[in-house]
Amino acid sequence: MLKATFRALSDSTRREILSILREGPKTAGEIAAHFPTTFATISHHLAVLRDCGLISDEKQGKYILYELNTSVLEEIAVWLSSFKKDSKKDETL
Amino acid sequence: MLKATFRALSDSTRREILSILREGPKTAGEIAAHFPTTFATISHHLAVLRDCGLISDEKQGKYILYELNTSVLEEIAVWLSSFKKDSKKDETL
DNA sequence: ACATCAATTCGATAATTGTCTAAATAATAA
DNA sequence: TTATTATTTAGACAATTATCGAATTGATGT
Repeated sequence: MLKATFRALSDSTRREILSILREGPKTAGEIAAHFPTTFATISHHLAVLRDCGLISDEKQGKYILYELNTSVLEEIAVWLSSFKKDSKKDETL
Repeated sequence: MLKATFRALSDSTRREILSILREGPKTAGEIAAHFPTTFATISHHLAVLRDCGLISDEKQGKYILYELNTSVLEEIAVWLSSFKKDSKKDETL
């Protein structure tokens, strides 16, 4: 869903989370340690990112590992490409 | 600003407005005619798109012509490209 | 069983947003 | 001038959101 994805990406904390996850999977705690906000707030952001498929989570014992999922970013790229000068493709809302 | 741009793109009406403007510049009225909402609402959406640079407006007598500005979409594309598999840093290719 | 740690969920609050109607601005026409 | 047309702006409302502290779940270790 483009709506939810763009909405998710509009928050700088969430974009930074995605940036952190480019290095590889990380636990919620490792991610939260990068920010001055509370764990509860980061947990909320992770849920937003997960709900639109930008990240996936996997339980590993005591921890939850979050991993970047680039396929949703690919969808955004496809949408963007329809605005390229010579692209008279149909509208993908 | 990525924040404002993603925020603007998270609304389907605004994405549709951009899609309409791919055909070329249109007046606010022509744009509004595509939607069931009021002119005031579309005017608000146009202001949001203008404020983040996704469209530009030009007064033509009685009318205001709105035009798509793809350079901001390019910025999004650049941001996305930093998430490509082999792009560990921000390379603008 | 109990305590501890990792993470989420709950409840509340302040800020933002999309939409409306109604009023205002600005340009043209009669 | 007055009227009409195009568009924005103002004011209000309900819905959504980001954030917090506190309570809760779930896994591990003593």
